[in-house]
Amino acid sequence: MAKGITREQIVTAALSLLDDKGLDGLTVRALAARLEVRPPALYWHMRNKQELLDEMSTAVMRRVTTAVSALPPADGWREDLAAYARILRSEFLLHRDGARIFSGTRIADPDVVRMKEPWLARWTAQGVGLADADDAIDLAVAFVVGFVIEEQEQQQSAGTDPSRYSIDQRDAWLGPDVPLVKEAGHLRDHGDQRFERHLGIVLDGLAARFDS
Amino acid sequence: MAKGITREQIVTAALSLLDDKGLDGLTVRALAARLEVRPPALYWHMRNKQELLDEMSTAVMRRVTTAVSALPPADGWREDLAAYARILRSEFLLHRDGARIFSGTRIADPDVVRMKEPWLARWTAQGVGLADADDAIDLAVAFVVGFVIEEQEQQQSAGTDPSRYSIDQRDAWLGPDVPLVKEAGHLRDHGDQRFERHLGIVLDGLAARFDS
DNA sequence: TTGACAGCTTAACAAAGTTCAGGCAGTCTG
DNA sequence: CAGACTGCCTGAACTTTGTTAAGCTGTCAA
Repeated sequence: MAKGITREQIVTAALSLLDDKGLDGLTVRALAARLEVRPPALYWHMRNKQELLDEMSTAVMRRVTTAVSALPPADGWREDLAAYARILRSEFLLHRDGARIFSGTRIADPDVVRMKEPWLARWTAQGVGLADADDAIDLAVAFVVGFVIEEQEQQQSAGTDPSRYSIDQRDAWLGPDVPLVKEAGHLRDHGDQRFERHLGIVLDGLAARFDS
Repeated sequence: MAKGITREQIVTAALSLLDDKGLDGLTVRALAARLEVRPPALYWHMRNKQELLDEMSTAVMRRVTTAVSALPPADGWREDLAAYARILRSEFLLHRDGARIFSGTRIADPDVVRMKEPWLARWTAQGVGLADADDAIDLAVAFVVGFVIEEQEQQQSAGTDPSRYSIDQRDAWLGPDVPLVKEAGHLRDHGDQRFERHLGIVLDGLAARFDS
């Protein structure tokens, strides 16, 4: 035998299990089986399942932090913030229901918040007020969270019930007398293109505020 | 005895139980007890607990729809959309973890989507493109969802662990060498004021797109 | 060698969602 | 008016969950 299980291995296995089986399938027993260990063994490493979930969130957010730190300083706040939003979205998308699960959970790692420092320094040097800069980050996070929650919900519905998001079925489900709602549904796009457009709108709003 | 329990009563009781005991306390047994009925009785009215949760979401969203429909037509798209965002937020805030629980769940009621029709009609008449108008609604929803998830998470943390969101404790937790992060934390506001400001930024971004 | 500790196992419990057979009221049918 | 039927609920039980208690096993220091 090697030397036993580490906390890190547990979290990694838990994230992988989440992707395979979904949140309902993420059970202590299944996780233990995947690690070739009996369930109570996990309780030597962590107090309860909630702590595991928090640790998973922290792991994901730490990946975001790492990716952001590895980024070369951009030309201005706008590119910095856009890069952050893209990274956040792509890390959420890596895991099933990522946005719903990992948003708004307690962040156990101060480094995830400390990461903001260089940005605040750069942006204020570029003439952005400190409160505005902090606002901008939070607003971007809120937007990404909301966007990806919706995005992943549709992905999942499309998987379990393809008819729900077929255009014809949707039109029938909507019923009569709502031609604009239907037409808008036909015009709707998805994925990166949609994200970039919406992100651009948010950034435009911030720019309007910063430049005044 | 009257004539038994209705689906509507179950959903109402479930929402009330959620507020009292939280999502973990929302158990089939506790719900049955509150309705003075034995647990299996509920399974005559609904297939499983997931269906109950979906129904709760639909009920909340239906309240939003009703409130929105009761609104007098505003001067322009901006006021319409702002009113919608405010209603959505306030309905989420009515229930513990409302934003997290009720966002991104399958909407079982077409009326909730059909509600968009009069807006799309008014806004396109005001010169906004149909695709842009639909984008605007979705973007506003995404923003509100993300904003309120964060808002409610902080409310809850403040309840269970007041030290977590006291300024001094937070500064200590952050550690040294991040003066701007700390200062930004001190400047941060909460509640309606913060919401209105962030909402304004989003609407400004949309306005920039619409007017071009 | 002995003791202590880290890290795991076996066994078990309580609470959760859910199922199933049946019972008790009314209401409908002949 | 009798009997079948149906709507709504109960009693009991099963399965799966998170979690705990107690004890085994190897490693390493003194």
